[in-house]
Amino acid sequence: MTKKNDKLFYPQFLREKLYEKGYKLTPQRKGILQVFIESEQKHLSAEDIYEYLKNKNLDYGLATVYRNVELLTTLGILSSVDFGDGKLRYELNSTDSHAHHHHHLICLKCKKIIEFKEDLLDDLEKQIFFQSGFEIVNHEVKFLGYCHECRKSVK
Amino acid sequence: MTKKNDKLFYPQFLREKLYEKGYKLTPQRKGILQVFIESEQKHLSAEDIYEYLKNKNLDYGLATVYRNVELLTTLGILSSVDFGDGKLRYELNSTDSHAHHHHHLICLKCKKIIEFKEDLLDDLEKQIFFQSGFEIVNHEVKFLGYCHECRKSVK
DNA sequence: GGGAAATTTTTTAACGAGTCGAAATTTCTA
DNA sequence: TAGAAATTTCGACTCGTTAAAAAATTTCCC
Repeated sequence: MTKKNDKLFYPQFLREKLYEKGYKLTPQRKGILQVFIESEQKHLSAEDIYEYLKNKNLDYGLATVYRNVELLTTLGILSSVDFGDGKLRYELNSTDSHAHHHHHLICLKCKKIIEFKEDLLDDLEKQIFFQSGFEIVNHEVKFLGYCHECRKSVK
Repeated sequence: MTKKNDKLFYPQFLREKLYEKGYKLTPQRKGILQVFIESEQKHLSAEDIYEYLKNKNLDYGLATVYRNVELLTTLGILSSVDFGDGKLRYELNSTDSHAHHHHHLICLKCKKIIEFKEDLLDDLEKQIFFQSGFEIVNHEVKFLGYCHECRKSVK
């Protein structure tokens, strides 16, 4: 599914996902989802979203943003990511259910985030289950280091 | 190196590591390290350490604990771990420089933490470097799921 | 379309983890 | 043992996030 189609698809996806669980569709919820569709940035904190909406003259309460990013996360529309800088960020999930997991390379110098795909951990997860009975439902991998540009500039 | 030896070794290790970088040895710093040696728990928050010391009638300031766990982490004596519950925890590093990395299985039901060793990611890190020039200096892996006991009790 | 019922938003206040600054104290070195 | 430098103390403070109560919306159903 292309990015263009996703943009058209998300709003109706939102309505369905909400109704499915008895939640209501509000302008605030639409607005928050819209931010992810429009924004250049992929990883947005609650504050980022709040500010972005404010710039569009949509003055919703910060608490509303917090409450709803959490809800959208439980509905599987967003994912939360923690880059360890003291605030949670959120990213839009692909509507493609076969999408690969992806993780983040975090540059310690310029703080740039690079994404990379992987499903290398699947085998390991199976192995852990058979050995210990621990059933893994999610994993989180962060790599910390220095990106290509910062490595060059240090030398 | 055995656990017993480690216990004897850490205090002098602390002194050396501190002096090496021009820091001083204080009772507070010794006390904090001692908590890790004595405590049943491996993963301690600053508050945990503060309370533990208080119970031994060592009433150090909380700010002091915060400042020093950070310092001990930069010296490589402790490592910080983030289980996503809003507070950082710390664990004592092995003095054996050949110790394997380990990561954590976090049970979503009983919140138990299980450790497991791995060096599976080494190859992947090399691969990333050759492909993208990103030089990884550290990585963090968390697996979220349900432990053996909780899986049984749900059924 | 209108009105009841339930959810949601708003607003303000509060929380908890972590940090800061200045004064007092301690540690190390000579 | 004195004096310089590092450290601790203590309280106030920041910042991300959440709670509670009252007001406003949304949906459902006729």
